Amino acid sequence: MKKPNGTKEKIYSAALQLFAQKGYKATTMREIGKQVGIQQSAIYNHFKNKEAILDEVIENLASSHLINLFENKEPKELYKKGKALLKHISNMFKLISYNTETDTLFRFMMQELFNNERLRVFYNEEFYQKNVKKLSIVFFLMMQDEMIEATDPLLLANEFFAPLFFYQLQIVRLKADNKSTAAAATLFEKHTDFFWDKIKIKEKNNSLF
Amino acid sequence: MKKPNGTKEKIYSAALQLFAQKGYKATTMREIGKQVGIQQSAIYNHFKNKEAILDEVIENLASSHLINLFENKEPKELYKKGKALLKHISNMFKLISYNTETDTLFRFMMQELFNNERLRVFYNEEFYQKNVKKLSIVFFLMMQDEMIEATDPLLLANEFFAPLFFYQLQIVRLKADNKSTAAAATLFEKHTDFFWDKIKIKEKNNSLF
DNA sequence: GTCTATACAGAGATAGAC
DNA sequence: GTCTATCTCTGTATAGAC
Repeated sequence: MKKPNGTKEKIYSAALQLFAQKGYKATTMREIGKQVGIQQSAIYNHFKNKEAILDEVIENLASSHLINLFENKEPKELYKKGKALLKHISNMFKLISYNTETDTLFRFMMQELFNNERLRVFYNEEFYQKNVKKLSIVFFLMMQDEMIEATDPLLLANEFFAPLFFYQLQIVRLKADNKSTAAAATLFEKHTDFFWDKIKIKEKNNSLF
Repeated sequence: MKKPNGTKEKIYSAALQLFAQKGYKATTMREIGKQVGIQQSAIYNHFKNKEAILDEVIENLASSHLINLFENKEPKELYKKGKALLKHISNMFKLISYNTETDTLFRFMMQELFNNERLRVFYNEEFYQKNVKKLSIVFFLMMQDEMIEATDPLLLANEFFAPLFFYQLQIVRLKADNKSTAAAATLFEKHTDFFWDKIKIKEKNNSLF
């Protein structure tokens, strides 16, 4: 999105907003036009049809922070940070659920997940697989360095990722009803503390002596 | 649903199927009628309108296994089973994602979660809160009995619940594309093993002596 | 690039015969 | 209780003037 004040960009934003709120199918071109302040027919000067808007939304998901938990850094550079890295990732999830732009994208993704095969492919490969794979490399390296106990790195990656995703979903859901998200928000940090405490190498008690 | 072969029940099933597949809004009365083998207009002899079918689906969610993880048993009767109880619950989640009826309900729930406020209330109170509350009582009792280490029972409940939900979502999503669910399916048991291992009271090593 | 007007298809719902 | 026919509304999309 280059010109954030161009009409095309306004249409895109309005559409994304509405898709996330009520779903692609339930959103009408008239509504989109209304929110932009133009006639419905004028949209067709910028997008071939309704589906073309949807396509652009899905395409833009890829460059979103929603997806790039590791911000293009490699596990090798990161794993030495230990618990701080996990805290950072956990915080990314939290920020995503509170940032207006990314939470809309997340809500859109969950809305349309079962309606759009292309989106499912994207979710699977870019959101789930890519991040879990990177996470499992991180854990593998941590094991080698004897920072954490040896187990299945892929399992650890899933076990770390899953609650973050779930809590994110909780927050976005609660926000949809304007309910308080305070309790849910604390779970991001608690999860990381709990998780790290359980996987880190315990000092062989002093009592061993 | 009393008469599984009555027309009303056929309509209900066809509608639920379609709602779960393509969403409520995208499902047409004509499609429902076609799948039942009657004219679209005949549906109105059994349901006031399209929304009435939706209402009935949401109502029936309450009695589904999807929700009643504890099968109406109380934490007090159950907690002594220890790890076996967690295995049982984990297995419930797994079964739900593979049973044709419940996986449709789950998919429907995820489809419409952000479109239907009543469904969100239901999800929050009956699916999430109720089960997490029961789980946290279970963990609390386990702590009292010194089966597991003392921490925040509510955190434990969330940490146990969240991955099960996530893996369930993974399976239902993979099934939507006819992809293999084998790898994801193993995570239910691995999660429980991992989780129990981390929370159970460790034998104070022989080495203490 | 936006407007008005309009075409066209598909949706939910009702009426009345059988 | 189901059918055919039809009404009405809403939605996407196009044409053509400005």
